[in-house]
Amino acid sequence: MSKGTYSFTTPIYYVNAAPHLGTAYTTIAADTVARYQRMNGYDVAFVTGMDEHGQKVADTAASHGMTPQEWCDSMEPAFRDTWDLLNITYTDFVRTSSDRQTRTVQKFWTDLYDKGYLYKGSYEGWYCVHEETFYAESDLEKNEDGEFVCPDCKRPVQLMASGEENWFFKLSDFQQPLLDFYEAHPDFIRPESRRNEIVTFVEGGLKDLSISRSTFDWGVPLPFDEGHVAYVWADALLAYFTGIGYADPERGDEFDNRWPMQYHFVGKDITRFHCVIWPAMLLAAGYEPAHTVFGHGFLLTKGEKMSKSKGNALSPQDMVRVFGVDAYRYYFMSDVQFGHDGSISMERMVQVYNNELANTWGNLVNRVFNMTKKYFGGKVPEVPADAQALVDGNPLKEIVDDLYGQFDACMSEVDFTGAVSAVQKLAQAANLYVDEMAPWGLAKAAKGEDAAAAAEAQGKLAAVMYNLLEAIRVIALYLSPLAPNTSAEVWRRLQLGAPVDVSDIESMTTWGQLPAGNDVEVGDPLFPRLDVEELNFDE
RNA sequence: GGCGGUGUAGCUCAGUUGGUUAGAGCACACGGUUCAUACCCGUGGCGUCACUGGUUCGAAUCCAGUCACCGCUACCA
Repeated sequence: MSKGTYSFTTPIYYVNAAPHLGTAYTTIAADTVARYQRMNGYDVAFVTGMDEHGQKVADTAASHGMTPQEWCDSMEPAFRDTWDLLNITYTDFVRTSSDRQTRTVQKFWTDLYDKGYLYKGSYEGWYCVHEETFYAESDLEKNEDGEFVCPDCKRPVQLMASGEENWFFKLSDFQQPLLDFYEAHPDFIRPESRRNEIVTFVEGGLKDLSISRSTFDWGVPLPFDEGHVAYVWADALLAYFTGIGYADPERGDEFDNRWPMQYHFVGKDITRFHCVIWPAMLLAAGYEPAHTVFGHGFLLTKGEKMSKSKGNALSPQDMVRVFGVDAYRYYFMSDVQFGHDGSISMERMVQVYNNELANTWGNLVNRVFNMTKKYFGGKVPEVPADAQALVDGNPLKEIVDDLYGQFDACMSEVDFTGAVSAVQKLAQAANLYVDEMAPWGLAKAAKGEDAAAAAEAQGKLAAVMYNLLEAIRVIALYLSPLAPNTSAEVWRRLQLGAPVDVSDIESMTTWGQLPAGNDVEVGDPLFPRLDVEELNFDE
């Protein structure tokens, strides 16, 4: 039974660059949410896609001797294959050159046109005759006389119109409505620091926004003026609508069930488009904006050589090759506080990998599965009645009893670091539990001369091993959104079903559900230890 | 230039409305254990809390100033 819908988006990525660590970061975060909220019982929509229009794309296509459409078609696999490699479970991939996106854009802007929010005008800007370029006022410099001068050639600039007639959206009408909206919805912009920047920006006044272009035709034609195509942002933002079935007769009332969405995940560089232009468009059209625009931080490499040759950042493919998909996902989600800039390094990544994945988690599985094989012939032990108290009351169960509440609270706030940390505490406690209970000692005692004492030790051993296996079952489930492959492998080795099929993680993680008698397969270490000196990014 | 933020152990960062010996993880050193991927468990050192001057019985925490770094300051995205 579904708890309802849970819908969110990554940006619709600009097609001119193949996915890099930054776009992969956003997308992995979104996928972590998607996987968790599915297990948490929600009906998830996860929209991503490609932003294909604009002069720059048309130029790039031409330089490759292709039509824009051909060029974009050729780029689609670069995105889809990367997302497949990273186990991304998006529910819709919206291409802005698609017919359905055209339908969305045309319907939306025609609606605003009919409502009187658009007018025809020309863009005024500061123009440098020498450089033949328009500049934003903020980019200009002033000379001794207080005149604005070109930042490049230092000659005076003049205020003039571009000559191109565009359609303008009355963004300026929405200054106060936006400020009121921010006030009434404190969670709309997160994290807090981004919110302050946006509020300050809007308080400074808004200019109307040109939403059409007439000097090229690679875009969505505006129905009320066929010579104009939609400006890229007036197009791309609406892909979020397309992705959940806006104006799509084949998708019934899906849109009504999904809008407003929970999240737009974006890099902090494009928060303003999502926090100012987009909600203004929505307010004009009569829609409530999404619940939260989350502007995450950037990944900083701090001068470290992240490159094969010189200066080229590593690709997601490189990371997968060296660390594996799960460790790659896990590292970026756990070690970088979502919303802050994060400094990443290969040394640090190897440390996290070895400490948290290989030593704590992987080794726990390995040692417990090995003991299960050694002491119980590789089967989940049946706990005798007189040892059941050790199962009903043990330190691991106490942690698990509280874990859903903690984990869910973190995940709903997209605090991946906090969520992982809560699970890691259970894994650490399980390692400690092994030490304190010393199953090897119990196994020895179970073979003692005194039959009664031996039987008691044997029962205790069964309870201890059961608790450890059960903790592993639970940990694997909670880690599944971050490290889907290894979690699935752990469940397989426990002869359990697939974590992705779980739709009620809260009830599935209540203590004691691991069936006695299940086969336990030791298998190879989940995360073989790495040596930073031996990493090879050069294929 | 304007607005905002940051500056805390070797590294990455927490530090609530100012209050007893400033915390975590990693790294490092030492000890224990042996089921395990030289793993796990335990113990320990480490800091003029950027600088200067104030307020206060008392400040990393408040105020002023200084220095350093960063973000935002609209139509390439």
